[in-house]
Amino acid sequence: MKKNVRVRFAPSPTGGLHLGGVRTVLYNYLFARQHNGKFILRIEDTDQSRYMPGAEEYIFETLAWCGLLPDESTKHGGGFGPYRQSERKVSYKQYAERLVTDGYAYYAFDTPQELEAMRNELKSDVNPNPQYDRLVRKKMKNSLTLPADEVKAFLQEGTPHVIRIKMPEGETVSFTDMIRGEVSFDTSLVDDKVLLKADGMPTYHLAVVVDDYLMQISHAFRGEEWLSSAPVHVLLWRYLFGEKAMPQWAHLPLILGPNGKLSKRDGAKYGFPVFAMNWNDRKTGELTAGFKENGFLPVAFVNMLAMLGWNDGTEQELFSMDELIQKFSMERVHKAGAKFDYEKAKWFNHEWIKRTDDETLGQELLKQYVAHSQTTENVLPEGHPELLKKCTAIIPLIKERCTFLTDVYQQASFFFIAPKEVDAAAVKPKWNAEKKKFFEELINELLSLQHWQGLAIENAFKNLATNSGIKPGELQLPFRIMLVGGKFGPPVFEIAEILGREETTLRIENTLPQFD
RNA sequence: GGCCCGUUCGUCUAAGGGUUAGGACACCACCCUUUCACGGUGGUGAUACGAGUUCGAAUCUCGUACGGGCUACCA
Repeated sequence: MKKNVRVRFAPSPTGGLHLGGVRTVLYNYLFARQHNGKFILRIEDTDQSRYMPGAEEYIFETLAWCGLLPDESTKHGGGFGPYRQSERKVSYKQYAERLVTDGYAYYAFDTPQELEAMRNELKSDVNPNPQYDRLVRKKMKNSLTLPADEVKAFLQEGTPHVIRIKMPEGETVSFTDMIRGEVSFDTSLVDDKVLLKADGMPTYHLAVVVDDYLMQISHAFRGEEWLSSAPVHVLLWRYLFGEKAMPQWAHLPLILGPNGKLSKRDGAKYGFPVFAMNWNDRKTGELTAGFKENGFLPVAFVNMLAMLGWNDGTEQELFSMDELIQKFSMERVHKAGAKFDYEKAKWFNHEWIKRTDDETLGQELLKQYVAHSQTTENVLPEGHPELLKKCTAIIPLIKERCTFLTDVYQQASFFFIAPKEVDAAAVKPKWNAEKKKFFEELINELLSLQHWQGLAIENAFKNLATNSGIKPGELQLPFRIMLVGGKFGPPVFEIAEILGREETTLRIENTLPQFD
């Protein structure tokens, strides 16, 4: 038996690649890496009602951004393909037929109308969701109730039918979940799930078991919402391949929104992303925001996600992917669902931005500057070593003020463009002729300054202030407002250093009249 | 309704019978800084409830409550 860890999700990001889905992928990935195993991606694309154009590409883009690309998939190949469920159709039917022959499943010929009629009839306050179970099946049109020749005739005529599992009565099915330990179910209380649909396609229940077997999956992780259908899967394993060959299951706790399971709606409603990357629904034109486009670093996103339901037992909270691979353990994954907190997610990103090197952030700043600038066209980082150097020099001054990657230009814009409006109101009340004179003299002082360097500028500034009989502190705010336009930003003399002698004196000159 | 899973500060969590129940986010205060942040120090704040086992329970057992999931020819 090969030691593989497998992952599966729907091609629709709606169902598959929200926060919880990516975390499932992440835990799969970490577990596979730790055990030197294979991380397999099987695409579920059978449900027409949910199939989304572009979803498969989106899945790979997202996983690439997160650094979670699989070892085997539709894109990466592998020995157990095809990896698209719709391309595996033939084999499912054969297994379903075998179950019927062996007496573990049966044909059901009930029409959708008949099913609905049954449900309406049985529906009551004590039974709001009637199921097709061991009691109900006795009254329905299937190969257990119909005479054999009638069944044969139906099949020969090609009457639409499904194959349902025949749930045994009074048995206890149990299995050991990697996270929850022993979980057991009374088969009398489980319904006869459809295994093969009328169109010949398998349901998830059949497909997952058959594929896990054929792809030699040893560990299967999925969300907790699948726990209640686990008895069906265990039974199918028992009937088809033997329980011994069954993969080890791990049902991961859910990621919760403000109320219940986190949904796409929650994101729009409460103003935070729920997808890793922007998802553009080509059918509805709806755009669902992603962490990437909101200015998250992949390392921060992955770190945040990993900590939603797992910790290493110490007080460490910041983990790189390599550290996660090293320290992750299934035993320490929580049983209870975790409510997503965007504030904490922002904190992770802030921490990782502070840990990102200046060169990388400098590139990012340059990119954003180019994007924001209307005057510069065709400016590329490679073509402007001077500009890149400036950007990289700015980063140490601003990086700890950025929560999002998208903040860098916003925090640094005044280095590139003189403020259009200055907060003169903050200066005027305390403005006087002496101060004005100070700044006029400051211009000359700065022009003749020998070393254009933060500390030297500061000394010149303070000496001049003292000589003018004004406290240096009272002059710093006006100076700041002249340079950046408002009461914000890094230390003012360091700003002046990067701005350069010419630009600094120019800004003083230009704003001085506005304070009168 | 039935079945399954769960329950420690507002949130994420540590403590696998003996701790003043620890940390992080958020919040508040103070310090640093004559800007705004960062940072530093401190503070508010939790074992859902009830029984039982035990010298001793957040931790083990049972019950109750609450929360979540599932209950489709969706995944």
